[in-house]
Amino acid sequence: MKDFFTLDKQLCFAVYETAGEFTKLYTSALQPFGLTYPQYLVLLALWEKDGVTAKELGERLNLGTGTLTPMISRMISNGWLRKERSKADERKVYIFLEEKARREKEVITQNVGEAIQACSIELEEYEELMELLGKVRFKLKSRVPR
Amino acid sequence: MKDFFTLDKQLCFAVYETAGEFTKLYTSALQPFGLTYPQYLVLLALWEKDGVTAKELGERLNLGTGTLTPMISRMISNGWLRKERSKADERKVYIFLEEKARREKEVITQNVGEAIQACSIELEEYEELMELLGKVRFKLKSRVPR
DNA sequence: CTACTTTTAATCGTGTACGATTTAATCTTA
DNA sequence: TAAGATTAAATCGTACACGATTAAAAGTAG
Repeated sequence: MKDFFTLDKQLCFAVYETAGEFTKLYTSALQPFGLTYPQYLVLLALWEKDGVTAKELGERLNLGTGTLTPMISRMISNGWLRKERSKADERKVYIFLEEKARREKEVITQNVGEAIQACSIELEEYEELMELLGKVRFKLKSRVPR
Repeated sequence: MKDFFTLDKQLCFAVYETAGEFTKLYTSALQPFGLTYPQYLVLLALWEKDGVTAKELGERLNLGTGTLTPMISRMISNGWLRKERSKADERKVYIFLEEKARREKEVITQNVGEAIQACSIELEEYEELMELLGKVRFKLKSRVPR
């Protein structure tokens, strides 16, 4: 790779910038609901499977407690979530969706869906990109840290 | 798209997580130098073209002054950069690489390069992904905000 | 049953991100 | 040239992100 160090050719930068663009897209679609992009990812995860521990949620979102704990607090303050300490094992905290989060699921996802469709990303592109990202992600994840 | 809302099929999530994995990779490669990933991107930009205004740097990195100003301060404290207010137009601040940054360019880029090669991402994958990301990024950028 | 280890969240410190506001310098135009 | 607009950085407030530490609860081995 000749000019590997040319900024605009850097894969890292491309991924970085694309992630930023996605954040902007989602931010504007989610703004009417007072949700941030990471908060939306939390809702996505819980809409799929509600009532999971903070740990499990963190694993599914690739987030540590240092990120998740304060974020969950904010989402509780805003009426999206509810926390419940396990009676059987008091170390565990289960996270549940509040009514508001179930009620607004349709509107939120529809709004986000429209925002994405407005970008007219082809299904083919979508799937190809998903596959490539999956491959690269797998390689990045399974690398042996020195 | 049937189960568009299934978490693991979400493109946004894939981009998000891949960006995170890249960050981790770069973080470990850059740690010996006391550099963060975004700081490395600043160096990449300046190695390509030194002595630019904060504004231009921000445009090239897609970062606002709210992010860049404190980051530049830290990099100045750590001896990577130098700041110089323009004499012709005192609003402008030019950012320059310090000796340290020029001297260590080789070692840093080599270390990062090795870390990436350790992931054995094929050149073909690399280029395909770059192209797809470019396309999607273009679409995301050129969407009309409502 | 007690000392030790492990597990789970919470907390802390540092470093991005970003929109909004502020401040100072420059430009524009009447 | 003086008032108003524009521009460039800096600053502020909020919200991630992550490694490290802490604290409490649960498991485990002698």
